[in-house]
Amino acid sequence: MSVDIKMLAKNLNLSISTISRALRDSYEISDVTKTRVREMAEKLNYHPNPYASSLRKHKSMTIAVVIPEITNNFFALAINGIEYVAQEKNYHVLIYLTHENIKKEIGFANHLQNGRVDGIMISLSSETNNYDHLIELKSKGVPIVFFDRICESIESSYITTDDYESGFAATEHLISCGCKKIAYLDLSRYLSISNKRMLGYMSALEKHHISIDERLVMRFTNNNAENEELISKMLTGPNRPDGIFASVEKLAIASYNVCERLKIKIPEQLKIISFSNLEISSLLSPSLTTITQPAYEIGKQAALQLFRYLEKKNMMNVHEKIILKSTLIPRGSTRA
Amino acid sequence: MSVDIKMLAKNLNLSISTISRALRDSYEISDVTKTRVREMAEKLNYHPNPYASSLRKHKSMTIAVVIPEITNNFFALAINGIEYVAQEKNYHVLIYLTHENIKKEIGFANHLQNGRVDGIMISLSSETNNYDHLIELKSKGVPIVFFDRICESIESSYITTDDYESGFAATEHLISCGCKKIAYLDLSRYLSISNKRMLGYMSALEKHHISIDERLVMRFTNNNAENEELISKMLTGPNRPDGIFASVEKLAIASYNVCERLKIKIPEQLKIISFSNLEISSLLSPSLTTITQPAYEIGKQAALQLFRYLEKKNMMNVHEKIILKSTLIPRGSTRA
DNA sequence: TTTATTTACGGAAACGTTTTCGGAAACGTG
DNA sequence: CACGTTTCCGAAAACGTTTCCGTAAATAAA
Repeated sequence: MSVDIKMLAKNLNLSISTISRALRDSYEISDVTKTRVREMAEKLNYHPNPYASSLRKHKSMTIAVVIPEITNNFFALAINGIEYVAQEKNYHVLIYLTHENIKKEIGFANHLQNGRVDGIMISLSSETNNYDHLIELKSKGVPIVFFDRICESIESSYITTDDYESGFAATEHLISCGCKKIAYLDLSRYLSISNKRMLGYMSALEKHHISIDERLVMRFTNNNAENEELISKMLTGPNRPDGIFASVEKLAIASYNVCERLKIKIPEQLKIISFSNLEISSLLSPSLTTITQPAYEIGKQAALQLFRYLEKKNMMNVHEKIILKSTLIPRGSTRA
Repeated sequence: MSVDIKMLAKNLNLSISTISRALRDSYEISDVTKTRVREMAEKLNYHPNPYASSLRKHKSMTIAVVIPEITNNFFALAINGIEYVAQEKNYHVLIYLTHENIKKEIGFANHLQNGRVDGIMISLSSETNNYDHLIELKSKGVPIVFFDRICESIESSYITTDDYESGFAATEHLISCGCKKIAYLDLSRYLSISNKRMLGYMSALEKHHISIDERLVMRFTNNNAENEELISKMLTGPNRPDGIFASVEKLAIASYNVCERLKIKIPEQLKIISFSNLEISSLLSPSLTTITQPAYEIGKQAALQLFRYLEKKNMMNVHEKIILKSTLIPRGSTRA
């Protein structure tokens, strides 16, 4: 079928091993044969079979990215950063979407024990409250780098942002704009980033002597319609907030939609701040005050750390914990 | 190192071939041994080596998606659709980003001749004006499905949208809103979708007896700053348009940004319509009139067609050409 | 000149599967 | 009972590489 190393050998009257070595630029091969081999390979349009190579070398030249969703600017940007590094290293990147479903995450983790990839980068699903699948994966020797939605109870490298500080800053920003009743909207009660943001939120309230109303700390699902319903109830109910701090972009969008329907004026009646990587936050009506994470850089750093694992096996036990800063960008949705 | 089929065989006092067949549920194996094998595999946490399997079977269980960029809602949604189908079929998906660079596209195409994937789905880069790399790839027997930015001169399946009609409708919509001088903004002079949209644009102008001003048919690059500069020049120059038809979301965003800087009022002074899959078009200020493509469905259909190729080799010569409809959603940016 | 070393290459095993071929035992049929 | 047919399984080749080992010739060291 396809031209293989054996055919090259035959055409050049050389042995298979010589061909292999010549192509890999081995010192054992003379320069003249190297160029002969290379030219013949070029001429016959030879492409080494990656699966044969991977089988023999126990190296797949492939990494996996496991993320909750891709229709989210944060993750799209992160993948961009990851893919940039992967291209540099001549690696291939497999994408797995959990859709915030822990069962899928477990399925992927278990599957990836088989050597298909040399390492994985993962951002946990919002449902993930047990890490056995990842512990087992790691125990199999698969390097794991967590990014953004990290898992602190597993000893491994991660890269995330200053979520507590950002949560604090976001809340304080709302307070400084005059908010007295601030709701915190989140996807998960499990994720460490969620909890850190919430802690920041609570600390800020405490600092400013605002009592915490548990009814204003709300969790949502992956179902947009349901989410808007819930937000709608909150905004029409008895203890309606005057400020919203959304932990995820989509919850801010949902809030905007609800406000439009309910004719609630932002920022006059309700101020909104949100974690977001929407490049058009400034074009929204009103423009959205955001906390923006360095998503591309997170992806890039995560990939670089994964390659640090891959390139030196003695690095397998030296983990890096990187925390980048997010930036708060005040815009119209929190104008006092 | 890892538990392999040989170890299973030893533990069960069976031959390797029996294990292999039992795991693949072959009719040649009795039910009792099948369950014995399965239980032992479970117990030992056996995971078959995919590379050994792929090498032997000449099947990678992997498909490639080659796209220009991922930070674009259209492509993110398309990937979502693709990944959905791939998960159903137990396939793996590799992602390659060309960043609108034909050299990268050629590099990927050449590389993918090596059998790493069973088929590829591609949306051309805006620079791609020569298809030799894809022709060669196809001649190697790699099934190709084009989506959105298709290549009509290669006989293969594709799935795209009614670009001519949409271009016509978009332009006519602007005209019906009172526009007399309409600019057409695009990324590429090569892509078939670009040219169809442009033809639709021109036909609509013609139908309404508006002469075509070549200076208002503009091509942009992947560089946002440069693009805004160009748009800015156009909007301050002598033959400033009163309507913009953007072929790509990012050019509409750029136009919004420029208008904000130049204090040009949308839609009073300038109306804008754009191809876009932004789910928040309605929340922009003003809300953006869009032509929205069924991106998720495009990805899904493309993947389904690819699997039609893969599942029956005699399908390799029956190509499907699917054209889905986009929908024009009038919003604030074209209010008369 | 003899011996050690380097250079340049070939043979063959190995990676972990799948599959072809073959065959023994059990079963069914006349 | 003799024969063909299933049923169930094993041996070994094959997939296309990489690498371990060996070695002849060329070169350097003694």
